[in-house]
Amino acid sequence: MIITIHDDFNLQRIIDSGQCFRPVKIPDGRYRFITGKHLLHIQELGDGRYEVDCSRWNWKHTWKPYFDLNASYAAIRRSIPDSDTYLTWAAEYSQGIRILRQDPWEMLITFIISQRKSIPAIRSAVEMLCEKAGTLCEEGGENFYTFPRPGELARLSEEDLRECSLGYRAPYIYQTVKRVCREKIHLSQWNSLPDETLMEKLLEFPGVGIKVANCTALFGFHRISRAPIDVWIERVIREHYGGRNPFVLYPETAGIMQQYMFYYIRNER
DNA sequence: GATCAGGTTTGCA
DNA sequence: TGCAAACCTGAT
Repeated sequence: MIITIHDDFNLQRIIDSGQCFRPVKIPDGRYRFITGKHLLHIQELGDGRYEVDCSRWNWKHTWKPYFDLNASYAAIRRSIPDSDTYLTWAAEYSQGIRILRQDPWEMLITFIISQRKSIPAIRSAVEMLCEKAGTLCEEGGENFYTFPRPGELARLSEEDLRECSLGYRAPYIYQTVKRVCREKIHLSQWNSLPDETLMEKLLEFPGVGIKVANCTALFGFHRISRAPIDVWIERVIREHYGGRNPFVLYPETAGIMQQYMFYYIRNER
């Protein structure tokens, strides 16, 4: 099926923007995304046209929301004042990045894993976890593993987790999984909480500090006002904003501005 | 072999 | 309240 997208949309930049770790570009030039039990191949054809291998229904109800295609990122870019020269450059350079609407549980576990790991190491660990505990699915003749639900992860011992190269994060994951199962926590039910309450609850999990909680809120709960500050953004603030937090200017869209800066500082030159 | 990678926790001023 | 040091592991 052919679909048309008129707004900012760049698949390579989306998968390189550090918000997701399972999507890949496959050798034939298509991009492969996984969400829940769904698999999608998508290929750019030019002029905003894309070939996707899903039904019209699935596009409308699964993938269009996943890519956040009901929002205008072009309008968000245009809202940046010329006076913010660094962000203006960053957003221009990063045009096409969108904040995917990913699963909260997957984001929580993934960003606990992410601490002090390189992006390739995160990808590898997450994939091992999926193969070890996820469900084997098939769609369009291709097999893939889902990201394991809490009940599936609960079958793993701490030693099983360590075998996924999780190192000292293994007990964090182990305890988080145990708590979610014991207290029957459904993260998707936290969708209605205000940002501050959501943050407080995320911070209660072991191995979750401010940075991981913000990433989970931004990428798993689509709280686009949350801007995670990592070593790269710290560098931006230090070197380009004289140590002053630049996100106070963008209370509604700080998370998106953060993505532009993050992608820019990591890829320029 | 040392250092670093999208941090968090712990312990001690 | 603030600041190091320690922590698994793979890559450079």
